[in-house]
Amino acid sequence: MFGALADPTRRAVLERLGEGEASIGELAQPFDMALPSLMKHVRVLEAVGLVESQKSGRVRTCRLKPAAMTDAERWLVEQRAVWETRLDRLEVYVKAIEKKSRKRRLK
Amino acid sequence: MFGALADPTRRAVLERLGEGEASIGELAQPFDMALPSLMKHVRVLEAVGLVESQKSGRVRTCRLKPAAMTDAERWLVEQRAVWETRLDRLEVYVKAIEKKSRKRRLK
DNA sequence: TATATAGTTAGCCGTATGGATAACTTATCA
DNA sequence: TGATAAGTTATCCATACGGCTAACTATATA
Repeated sequence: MFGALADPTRRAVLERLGEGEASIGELAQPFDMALPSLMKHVRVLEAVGLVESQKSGRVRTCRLKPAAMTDAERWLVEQRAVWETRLDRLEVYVKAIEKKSRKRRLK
Repeated sequence: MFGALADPTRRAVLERLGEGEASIGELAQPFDMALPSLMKHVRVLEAVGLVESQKSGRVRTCRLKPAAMTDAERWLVEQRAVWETRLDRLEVYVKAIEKKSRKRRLK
């Protein structure tokens, strides 16, 4: 999932799809990229569940997929929680120290 | 940044550091990995600002770095906002359709 | 029916990535 | 002062990745 998000082209594709559905060709055009190359990216995005697509006639339409991205987000949020807890504890600790030194100074 | 998070070893390192500071050796041990290999990972994490480290004596101590990860998180959150806006609009649209068809059925 | 269009498959190619080992540099400690 | 320990640097290796072209399939369209 993070791997899928690691590529700038793929992130741009996601941003583009945020504005609405698009065909493979439409997605490829702004990058001036060959269709097969872009197809690979779409496949990656589909593999991790960020995008879905369906073919009608000869054009494949891609769209963002609901409920995706949550795994990555959950990890980040959880991780940041731990993070901040630690930082909070550190802050408490630092403030305790400061308090002591202030008291000392007041003597 | 996403690239840094894309590797499972690095995510594990971050999780480990969530529990407190650690030396390179301590980080390497659970993965049964050679020191140089793990060092590379730490470097990557430092490069994107997720980790900082300092050497005292012959041991380098690594810790999580405050305020990191925010870029990645911001992108995800923003992106998901767009996402959900679109889904909301879609929902409204779908409900409108349903309403119509219900009316039709009632006739 | 012939031609153009949109994707798709297959395969090539250079670079990046994740791992290892070997050899070197500092600390620490007996 | 030796010997051991913790990193570090340099180098190597296999595989993964992101791009391409060429050739093929299937659908529109003139």
